[in-house]
Amino acid sequence: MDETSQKIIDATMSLVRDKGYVATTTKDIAKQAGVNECTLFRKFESKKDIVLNGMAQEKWRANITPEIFSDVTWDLQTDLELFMRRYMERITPDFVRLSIGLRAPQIYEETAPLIMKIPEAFVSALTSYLGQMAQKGKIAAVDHKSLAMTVFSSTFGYTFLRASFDDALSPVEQEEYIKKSAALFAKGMQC
Amino acid sequence: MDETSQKIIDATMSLVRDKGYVATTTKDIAKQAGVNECTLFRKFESKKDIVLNGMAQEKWRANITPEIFSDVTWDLQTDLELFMRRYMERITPDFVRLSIGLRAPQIYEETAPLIMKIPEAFVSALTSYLGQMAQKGKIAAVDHKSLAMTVFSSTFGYTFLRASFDDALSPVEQEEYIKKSAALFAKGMQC
DNA sequence: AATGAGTGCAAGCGCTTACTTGCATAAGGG
DNA sequence: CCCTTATGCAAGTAAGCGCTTGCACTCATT
Repeated sequence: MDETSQKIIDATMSLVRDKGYVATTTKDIAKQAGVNECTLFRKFESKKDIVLNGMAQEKWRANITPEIFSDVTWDLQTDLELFMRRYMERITPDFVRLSIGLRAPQIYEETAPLIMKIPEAFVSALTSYLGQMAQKGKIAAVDHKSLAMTVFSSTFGYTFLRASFDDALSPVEQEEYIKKSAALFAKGMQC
Repeated sequence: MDETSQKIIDATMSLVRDKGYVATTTKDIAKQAGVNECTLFRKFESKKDIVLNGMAQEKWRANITPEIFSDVTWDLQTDLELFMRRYMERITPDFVRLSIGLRAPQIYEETAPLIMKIPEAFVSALTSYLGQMAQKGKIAAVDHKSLAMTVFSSTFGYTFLRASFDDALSPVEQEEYIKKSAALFAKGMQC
C-alpha cells in the first residue's frame, strides 16, 4: 500500500466516522487527504471501493476474535472483567461511530456481515467459558447463552452509549463500569 | 394536521428509518406518500422541516417518561422486569432504526437532544427507585447510579442488537431475556 | 353558477454529486 | 539524458439533488 493510497483511505474512514458514508463527498476526502480529487479515482475504482479497502485493513477493523479471550484465570469476576475490558479496548467510541457511519443502503449489504462478526465472537467465547465454569462446578448450570447475552448486551450498550453521548448520560467511567458490572454479574451467577 | 401532510410525514419517517436521512430523497417521499413532489413544499418548508414535524408527533416519538415506571411493587425482580419491559414496549426495533436514520450531520444537532431524553428518563427513574429500595433495606446501599447504568446498558444493548441483527445473533427471545436478566440483576443486588 | 382552496402535472431552476479527461510538471532509474 | 510513473491542475461530464413555477383540474362551499 503506497503512501498516497493510505492517506486517502485514512481520510475516507475518518470522514465516514464523523459524517456518515452518504454525507462524505469525494471532494471532502481529497481535501482531507491533501491530494487532488482525480487521484482518488486513479488509485481506487470508486468511493465505495475506498471504504471497502479501508475495512480490509487491520488499522480500521476491530480485532475481536475468540482467541483474545483465551487467557482466563477461572476466577469468575476477574474473567468477566477481562471479557469486558478486552472488548472495550478494541471497540472504541471512534470504532462505534465508524460502524454507524457505514450504515448506508449503498454499502450496508457488504459491510454488515463484517460488523456482525464482532458480537458473535464475544458471545460464543463467553458462552463456552460459562459452560466450562459450570462443569468445574463454579457456577450453576443454568442457561449460559442467556447469561452471555446479558453480559454482552451490557458491555455493548455501555460502549455505544459512551460513543453517542460521551459522559453526558452517566458519570460512570469505563474502568469503574467494568469492575462494578462484573461484580454484579459474578454475584448474580454465584448465589 | 390534514390527511395529505400526515401521509407525507409517515412516508418520510418510514423512509428515514429504512434508508437514513441523507439517502431519502424528496422524490422517494412523494412517491411513497402518493402525492406530487411539489406538494411536499406546499405543506412544509423543506425536507428537514418534514422530519422535525414528524419527530414532534407522538406517533413517531417513543413515550419514555419517568411516570411510566411509577407503578412499582417494591419487589426487586418484578420491578426490574417492569423497567425493562416498559422500555422495550416503546423502543421497538423500528424506533431504533429510525434513531439511527436521523444521525445525519444536517439534522443531528436538532434531533440528538430529543433522542437523548429517553436514556436519561430510564436511568434517573431507576436510580431513584434503587435509592428508595436501599432506604427500605431491601438492597445494599451501594452505588445506585452505577447499578442503574448497568441495567440500562443491558436493556438498551439488547434492544439495539435485536434491531440490527434480528435474531441472527442470539436465539434469546425478548420476554425470556427480560426474565433471566432481571433474575440475574436481582440476585446480584441482593446477596 | 361562481369561487377558492387543494392538488397534479410537466418542466425547469441552480447546485452538488461521483467520476473523467487532457495536459503540465516533477522525480527517479536506466 | 531520456523515459516512465505519479501527481497536480483545470475543466468538464451526466445524473441526481432539493426546491420552484405556471397552468389545469377537481370539488366543496357559497
